[in-house]
Amino acid sequence: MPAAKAARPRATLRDVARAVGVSVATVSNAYNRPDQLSAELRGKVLAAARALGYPGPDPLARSLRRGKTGVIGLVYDAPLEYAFADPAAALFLGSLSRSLRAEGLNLLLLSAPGDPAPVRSASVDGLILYCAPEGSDLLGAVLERGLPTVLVDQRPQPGAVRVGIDDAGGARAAAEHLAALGHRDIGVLCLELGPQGPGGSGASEGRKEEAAPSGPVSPAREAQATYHTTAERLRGYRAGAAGLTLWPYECAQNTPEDGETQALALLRAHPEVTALLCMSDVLAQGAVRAAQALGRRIPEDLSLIGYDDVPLSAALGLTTVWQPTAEKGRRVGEALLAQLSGTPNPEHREPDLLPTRLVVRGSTAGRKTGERSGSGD
Amino acid sequence: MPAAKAARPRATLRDVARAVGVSVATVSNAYNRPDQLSAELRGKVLAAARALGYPGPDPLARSLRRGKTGVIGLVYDAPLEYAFADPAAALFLGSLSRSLRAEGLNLLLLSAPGDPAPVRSASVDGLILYCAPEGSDLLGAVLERGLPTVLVDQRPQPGAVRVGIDDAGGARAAAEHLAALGHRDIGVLCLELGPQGPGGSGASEGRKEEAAPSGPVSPAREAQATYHTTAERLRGYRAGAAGLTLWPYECAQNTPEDGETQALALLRAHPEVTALLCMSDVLAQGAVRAAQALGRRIPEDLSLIGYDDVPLSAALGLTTVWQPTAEKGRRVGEALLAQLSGTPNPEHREPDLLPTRLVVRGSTAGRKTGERSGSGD
DNA sequence: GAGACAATCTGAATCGTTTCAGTCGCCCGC
DNA sequence: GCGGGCGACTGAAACGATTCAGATTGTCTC
Repeated sequence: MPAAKAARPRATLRDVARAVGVSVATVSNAYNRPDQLSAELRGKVLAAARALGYPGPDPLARSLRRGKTGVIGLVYDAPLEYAFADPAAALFLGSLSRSLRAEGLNLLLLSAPGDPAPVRSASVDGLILYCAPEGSDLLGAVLERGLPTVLVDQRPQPGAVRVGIDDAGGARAAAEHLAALGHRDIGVLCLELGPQGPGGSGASEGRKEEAAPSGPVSPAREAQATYHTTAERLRGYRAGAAGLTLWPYECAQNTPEDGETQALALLRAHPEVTALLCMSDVLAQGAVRAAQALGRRIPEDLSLIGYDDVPLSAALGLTTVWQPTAEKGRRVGEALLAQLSGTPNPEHREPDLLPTRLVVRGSTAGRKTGERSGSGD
Repeated sequence: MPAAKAARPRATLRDVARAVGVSVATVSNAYNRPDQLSAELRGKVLAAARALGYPGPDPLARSLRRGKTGVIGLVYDAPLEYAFADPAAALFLGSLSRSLRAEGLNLLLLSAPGDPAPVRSASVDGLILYCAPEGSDLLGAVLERGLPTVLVDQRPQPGAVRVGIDDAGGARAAAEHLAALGHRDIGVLCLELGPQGPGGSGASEGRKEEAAPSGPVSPAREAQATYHTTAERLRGYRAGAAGLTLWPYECAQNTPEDGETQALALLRAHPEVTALLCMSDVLAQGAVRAAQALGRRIPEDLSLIGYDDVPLSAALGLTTVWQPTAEKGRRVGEALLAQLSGTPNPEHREPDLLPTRLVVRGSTAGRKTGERSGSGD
């Protein structure tokens, strides 16, 4: 006999109590504190509950009463496809969810691009802002909730805890590596720089659902880079490539497809480019395909550096910038947990930024026309 | 002046009402029905709220009163890493979340491997069971909630709506393709067949956190395959390869790494194998690497068929079984929405199972020793 | 000038639990 | 036989909102 199927008003604690002839407190105890009532009575209560099709205490009411929901909101300013499609994000989220799960917390995905409404109306004990442009309403909405919050890969904010990596440092190391190899004209495959138009405000009505911008990055556009990660990496590239020429192209989406498209456009428009800096390994994958399509061999005809060091990259032999993705997830979880347990980790921010590191593999080599003795370094 | 920072007891509707000198109903209306009070008073209310650091109506209390949370639970019987790492899953989830988002619903990730507690205590309006072994407590827990539910890629259950694909049909087509090409000894890279030991019950204490089984699949193990998708695909392979020899190996995780490891083991143990059926494109990627490592060329020395047809596979030229991943996500969302809106789609289950289709690309060819005229078909 | 009507605001019940502070027997030891 | 304890159970107050059915004005209309 399957449980409640019809539009029956759904049994409550009170119904069960009435059925057994006890108080609601007792029924509640039967579920939450078995030691507070006799085993015999408890058995009767549970039996009655089953008979009535009572599915146990309503989680919502319980949360209200107890003052906690056991849910952490993850705010992501892009359609979920992208979150999941990026192996680095997947790793991070996996690691994060693992550390939260240890404390019985679950993740609520709040991913309405550019729309702060969901973060305002989510029943959560804490928030994690994973990815949002600088001026976004999202950040404000998150902060306004006044909940325990962790900002990930975000510019630090006054009252909030942040976990991030040394984006610029890694980028700089990558560019310096290319410079040392003799490359002079370097293409850059950028992640999204920021939401669409130059304005930035907009009616807040789900902007960015539309196609994001792709193609060559004008100085104007570069100046208004609002995604912190993108801006920092670009800054790092520029710092490491002082004196060289950089050709930044923006990829609206972090996918191999977009990477391929933009790499193709870049290499066609600037044949003098001998090396490519990619802001993600995923984009670098696309660049590999673009190189194949153009008949340019890696690393002989084109050097390539990615970012993130996702598992696949080791197998591909891609030179890339490693970041402690899993560690980052763990840190974020811990930082949140600390806040939840009332121990607002004081100056625990040991290494404010987690380190990144250039990992040289086989996708980079000296510039073709230069000397070829002594690879690496 | 930043909002509530200290352990201040957090302002409520009542505090705001008191501050302005109106009833709580009016404050509530200020937020929910601006037309129910004068613009002037509303302004005062909102100003007072801001001054008090009131972050707006508590979502929890609101949900309790209104009887809905705006959250859908996604039950996944594996660590999140795997969910995110699989492009097919990512696509599905993206598509699903998109259709839910249109109705203002968010996804709560419930992924405690083998532990039904989170699904029992989650505040949700509906549940989606995405992946769970047959005898799992998870299924029971989900059904017992008595909420709108959709089962994905799962054996149909009496009272529940299901969305699935023709797993066996696609697998069969793949096997038949290989048979037609003259292959006689075929390796199979299986996804996980089921939770660990032969028992199956266990203390329910987070089992499966441990390493899952990998390696050759014994008939005994095959007999107890509890993951529906895995079982169906294997069934399809067997049906399509009648009379041929199949060597199934199990990959505990759906990752290229595991695929590579098992493919290596399989090809070493059975050098006579000339073709590999992989239950996912991700595993097939690993198989590609294994083949490279062994110096076997694809498709000349080894034919390879994947499953899912993830975006990358087209670029790789992998012959694979396509499934309507995004469509599946959309369907699941719609089915749930229909139930939520009280229209329990009656016999709307048009094509009970969504179709799959073999997509022949370049990773399959006739058996080496056979004739080589006429490729494809 | 009276009744109808719209606009604006309020009272109080309700959503389904949890939990603190008791109450009521009853057995024990002295 | 009496105070103390203990075990088992209950009453009722929160938790923080939403919402329906009025109550109170003021404005029109005839």
